[in-house]
Amino acid sequence: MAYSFSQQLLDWYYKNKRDLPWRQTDSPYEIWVSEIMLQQTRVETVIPYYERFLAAFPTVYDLADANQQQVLKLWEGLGYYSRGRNLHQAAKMVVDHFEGSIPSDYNTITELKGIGPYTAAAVLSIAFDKKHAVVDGNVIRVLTRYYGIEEDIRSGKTKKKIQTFADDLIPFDKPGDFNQAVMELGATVCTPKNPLCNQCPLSSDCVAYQAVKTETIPYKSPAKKIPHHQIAVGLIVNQQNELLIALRPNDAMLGGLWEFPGGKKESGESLTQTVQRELEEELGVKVDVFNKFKELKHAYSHFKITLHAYWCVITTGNPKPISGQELRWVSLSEIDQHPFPKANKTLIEELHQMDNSDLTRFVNS
DNA sequence: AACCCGGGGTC
DNA sequence: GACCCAGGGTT
Repeated sequence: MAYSFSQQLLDWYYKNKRDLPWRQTDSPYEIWVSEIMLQQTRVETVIPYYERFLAAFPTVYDLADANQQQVLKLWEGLGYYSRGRNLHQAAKMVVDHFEGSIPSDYNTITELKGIGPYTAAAVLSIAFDKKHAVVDGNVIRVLTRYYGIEEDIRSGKTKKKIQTFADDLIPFDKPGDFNQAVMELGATVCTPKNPLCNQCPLSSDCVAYQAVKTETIPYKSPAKKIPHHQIAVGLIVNQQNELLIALRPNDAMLGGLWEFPGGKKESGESLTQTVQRELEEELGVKVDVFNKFKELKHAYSHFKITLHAYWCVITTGNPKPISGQELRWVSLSEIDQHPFPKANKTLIEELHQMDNSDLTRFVNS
C-alpha cells in the first residue's frame, strides 16, 4: 500500500514536475536558501528573489560576510523579514561552527535559526538523501484527503497524525524526490479549490475523492477577525531636500527595515494630532503638519492598516532616535538603497513619480 | 497551545 | 473579501 502510493506518485512526478531553479542544484546551501524563501511563499514569487539572492551571495561564506542591510534589501518585498535575518545569522553559524558545511543531521541542523521541522526535513532529504518526511500545507492537504482525515488541521494533534502518515509513506530510496512530489501534487493538482482529481495518480485510493469530500477536507476551524488600524506618518523635509527615515529595531515587526516615522492613531485624536504626538515621542521634535501626500491601504497577515502620509516641517528641536532606532536624512536618490516594507515602498514609488529635485515644493502645495 | 510575523495570488 | 501559500519563533 505504502509502496503503491510512493511508486505512483514518483512516476507522476518524474513526468510532470516543474523545472524550478532549485531543482538544478545539489548544493545544500542553495537548497537551504530556496526552502527558507519558500516558507509561506509561492514558487512564482520566490524565483526572482532566489536568483538575485544567489547572484549576490553565491556561497554561504558570501552570505556570512554580508551586512544585514544588504540581505534585507534583497529580501525587500518578500515578507517575513525575520527569515532573512535568521538565514543571515545561521550562515554565520555555519561558517563559524560548522566549517562552512550545512549540518546533515536533524538535531544539528535544527539548531540553526529559521530551520524548524519542515525545513530540516526538506534540506536533509533533498540535499543529503536522508529519510525525513516533510509536512507543509501541501502535504497536509494531500494526506488529509487521501486518508479522509476530517479533524481540524489547526490542531497540533492532527499535524502529528499527518506527520506519522508521512513518515510511514516516505521511501528509503529517493526520499527527497518523494517529498517534493507530494508538495508538487498539492501545488498543481490537489489544490485548495477545484482540485484536478482527474489528473491525480492517487485518486483511485483517495478517500476524499471517492466520498466526494474534497471540498470539505481538509477542515480548518475559522480564523479570528483581524483589526484595522489607522497609521499616520510624517514626510519630514529639511532645507537640503532630504527626507527623514528611521530604522526599526531588529526585534520588532519588520525589524531591520526603514520607515517614515509615525504611528497608530488613538481614539479621540485627529490624524494630524497623531503625527505630531508620534514625532514628538519618537524624535523629540515639534512639527507643523501640512497637506496630506497619500493615503493607502495595506493588509498584513494579522491586521490591516490605512496609511496616511503628511508633509511635515520641524518647528522645534533636532530629531533624535529616542525609541532607540537610527535616524537618517536621505535624498530621493539615496532612499532606494534602504530596505522598506511594502506600504512605505509604495509611498516612495509615488514620491519618485513626482519631481525628485525639489521636495519642499510639495509641502503646503 | 496560542499568538505573532508580510506579501501576493486566486477564487 | 476570504483563503492560502514548500513555517518558524516566542511565550
